[in-house]
Amino acid sequence: MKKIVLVDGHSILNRAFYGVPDLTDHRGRHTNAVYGFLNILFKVIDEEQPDCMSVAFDVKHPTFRHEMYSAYKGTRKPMPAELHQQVPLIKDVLKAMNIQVIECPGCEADDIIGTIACIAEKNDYKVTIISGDRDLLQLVTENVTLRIPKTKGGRTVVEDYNPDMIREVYSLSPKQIIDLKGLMGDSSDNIPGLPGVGEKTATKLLCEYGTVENVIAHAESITPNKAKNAVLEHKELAVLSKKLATIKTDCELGYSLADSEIEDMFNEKAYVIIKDMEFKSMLDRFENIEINKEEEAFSYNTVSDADKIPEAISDICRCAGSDDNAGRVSTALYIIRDMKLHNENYRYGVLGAIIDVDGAEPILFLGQFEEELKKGIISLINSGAGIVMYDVKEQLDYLDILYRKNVWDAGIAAYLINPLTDTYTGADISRDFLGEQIKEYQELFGKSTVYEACYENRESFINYCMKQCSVLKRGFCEIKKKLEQEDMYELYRDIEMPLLYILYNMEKEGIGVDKDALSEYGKSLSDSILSLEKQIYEYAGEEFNINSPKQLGVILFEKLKLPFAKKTKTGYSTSADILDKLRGEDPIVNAVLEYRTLTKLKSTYADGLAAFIREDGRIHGKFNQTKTATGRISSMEPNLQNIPIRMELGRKIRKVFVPKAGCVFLDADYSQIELRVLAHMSGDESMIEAYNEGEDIHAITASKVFHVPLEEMTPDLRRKAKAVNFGIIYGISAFALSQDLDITKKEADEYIKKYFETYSKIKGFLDGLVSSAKKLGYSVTEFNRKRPIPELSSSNFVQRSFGERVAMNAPIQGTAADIIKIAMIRVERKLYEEKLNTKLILQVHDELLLETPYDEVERASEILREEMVHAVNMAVNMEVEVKEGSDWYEAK
DNA sequence: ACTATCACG
DNA sequence: ACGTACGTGATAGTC
Repeated sequence: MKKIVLVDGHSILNRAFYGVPDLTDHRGRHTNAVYGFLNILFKVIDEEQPDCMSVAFDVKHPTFRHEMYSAYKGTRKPMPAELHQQVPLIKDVLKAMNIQVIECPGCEADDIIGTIACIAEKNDYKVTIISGDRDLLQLVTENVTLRIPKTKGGRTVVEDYNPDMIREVYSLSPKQIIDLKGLMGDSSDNIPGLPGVGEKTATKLLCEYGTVENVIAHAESITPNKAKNAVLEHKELAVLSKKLATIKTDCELGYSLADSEIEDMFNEKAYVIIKDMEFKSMLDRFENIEINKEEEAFSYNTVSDADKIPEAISDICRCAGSDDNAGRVSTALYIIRDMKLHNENYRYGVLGAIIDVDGAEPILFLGQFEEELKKGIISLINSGAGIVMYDVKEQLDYLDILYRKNVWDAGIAAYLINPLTDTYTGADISRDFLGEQIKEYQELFGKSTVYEACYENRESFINYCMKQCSVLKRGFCEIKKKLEQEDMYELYRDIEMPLLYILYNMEKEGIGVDKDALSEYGKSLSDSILSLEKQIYEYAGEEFNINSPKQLGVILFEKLKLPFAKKTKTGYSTSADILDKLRGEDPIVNAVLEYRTLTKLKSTYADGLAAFIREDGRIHGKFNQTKTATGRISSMEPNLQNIPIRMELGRKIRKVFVPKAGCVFLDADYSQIELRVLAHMSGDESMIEAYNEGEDIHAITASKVFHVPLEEMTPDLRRKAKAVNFGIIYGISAFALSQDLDITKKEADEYIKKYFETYSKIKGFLDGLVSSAKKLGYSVTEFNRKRPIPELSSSNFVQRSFGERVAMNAPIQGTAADIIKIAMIRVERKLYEEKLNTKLILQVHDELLLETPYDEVERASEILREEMVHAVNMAVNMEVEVKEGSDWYEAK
């Protein structure tokens, strides 16, 4: 028996839209509904293996099924713009896959499906209807099944309806579903039904009398009276409703089953469209096509003998230095490296390299000649040729070069174009900038090390490397063009590229840690934790895992019946701000909070940091330059940007960070860099004046906002003004401010209003940021760093509000990030020029930590202050506080 | 792999 | 009316 699948297009698209989180491709197109739709479609195809398939769409959407009854306004909401945009997309995909898309003016999708189902059944087909809701239940027969896909906990499960199933759920036959709607109505479809008659009554009536007509005929004998009267008074309504609820099975479609036949769904055209929407996981279905693409043959020359390297390199240099290539980034350098080998101390783990210069065949260097190859690469770099690489920072240990202005990093360039993604691999660059889908390393070689891939799977490994190198060269050319178009090239060239070398030096330098002091600190924490644990068990009357929010919630809110239980989606919230409000209720609350503090310090800091101390007694964390959406640097393994400071007990851990012998720490801190940036960018005279007037901006703000003389300022008013100042930077909302200050929303509103009156240009400035971001689709810093904000075009209130806050915050946070990056470059340059041995070792967003020999302290302090203060020229002066100390605690 | 929590700017 | 602060990373528990 042949099979046909009929899909209710809008219904599935709608379901997919609300079931899949917002997705956008690199062009900012929303694609989540298409993604969800295709997932459902593929699942069905896999399960059913149909011979035929058609997708029906309403011509107009949203359709109010029966507009003539305007008295019964539908509850169906109009389609959000992000969904509307996706309707043509899905149709394009379906058409490309040779799946029939049917639309018929004057026919609803339901009617089309009803008609085709009827035709198919008559021709002995097994019919499966896919829809998101139960409107189509009435079409079900022994040979027609309705399947409703639902997303439960992220997975798609399908509910199947056959006649037995319907009888079980509704106690009615499929045809009687029409009668059911006739009696009870359907608000989402504008079917009135009988007033006062719901599912229960309607079902009861139909079980007894079978059809609407028969119910009316026996109206007099209906019990109870309420139902009887409804039938008697509104029988026309019931007849009409039934008529409205009936799906047509006789539309004039001019349809024949041959139109629906499936053929060659996974073809190249569909592949291109799906690839373009970046649905990576779906491309596996297009294996045949991808294999064709992968078979691209590269021509190249191989050097496998160390003696041949110098000659090959000088050929490359000559070519790179030709007139055609002068002043261009003409050369791609792909270093083939196994970091695992490197970490196991097998020198650098460099297996070879590919050098591809415009105007010559690429050369593959492959062999055990790390040092000779390195010499060759260095001489290429020294020739001044424009060279692009991946992950320059990770190669500096091997290359051992200082900042070179002719060396470029492709990943960092790609990050500047779109800072929202987390990786910038060759495959990412290929997809985003060349429109070619290529395979990731892992897809080709799985968990194999680079060494294994190279020696066990040579042919395809070399092909992979050639591809990477080709993408590197061609992709960078595109990215560079884009950076220039976007006026971001200076940011890239003058800030990000020099910075990379500084970050490398910081990683290499590391920071000294007093191991014994750290373990002593951990030990004293353990003692306190143990006694707190005992206390908590005693208060609770039983032992349980205090670290489990689930178990803790049960103890606090069920066993001890503490008030204000707030639910999260998984259970009770036990977060600090909730527990803080319960401090007075039971001594266990304080103990738990204390326990949390101590275990955090122990596990993340005492034990956590100890695991990162290397043989040189120092921690060498990593700094990521392509991670944050705003342009900040991030710190990992370990995170050295979140070492405790706010609470004294935690702050003490900074005593274990110590300079090496003969050195001290110099710590330099920008004072309120973000607020100063705000003052500058907004040009608000009042705020600029406030900064030039005195030291304490929060007190001055409080004085101006609350009309209290500075001399009479109270700590509480100052605290409030400070919270508003912060709120402004985060993209203020009265609700959040009220939460933070524990005041009513109305009061918070009042504060904000007064704030905007005091600093009159701020409001206009923030509104301008939002409207400009809405227009452009991204926000911009003073140094032209951009952040796309797709959420701004969302019709979802929560999403859009988030986008608006981001539009206010990103330029401020981002400009501050730009400034400290510039400061880092200036400080390093000066230290280098003056041949000092002072080292920059940490950056914490508005703070720099340096390790300075005793005899350089004075000069280094001057340089720090000077270069940081003058990193940029703004309407308000930058203030920098420099402190000296024999550990990080003392220096802060 | 995901969630809750909490450390920092 | 809607439900919220912006940006990170590490740990422990849970599924």
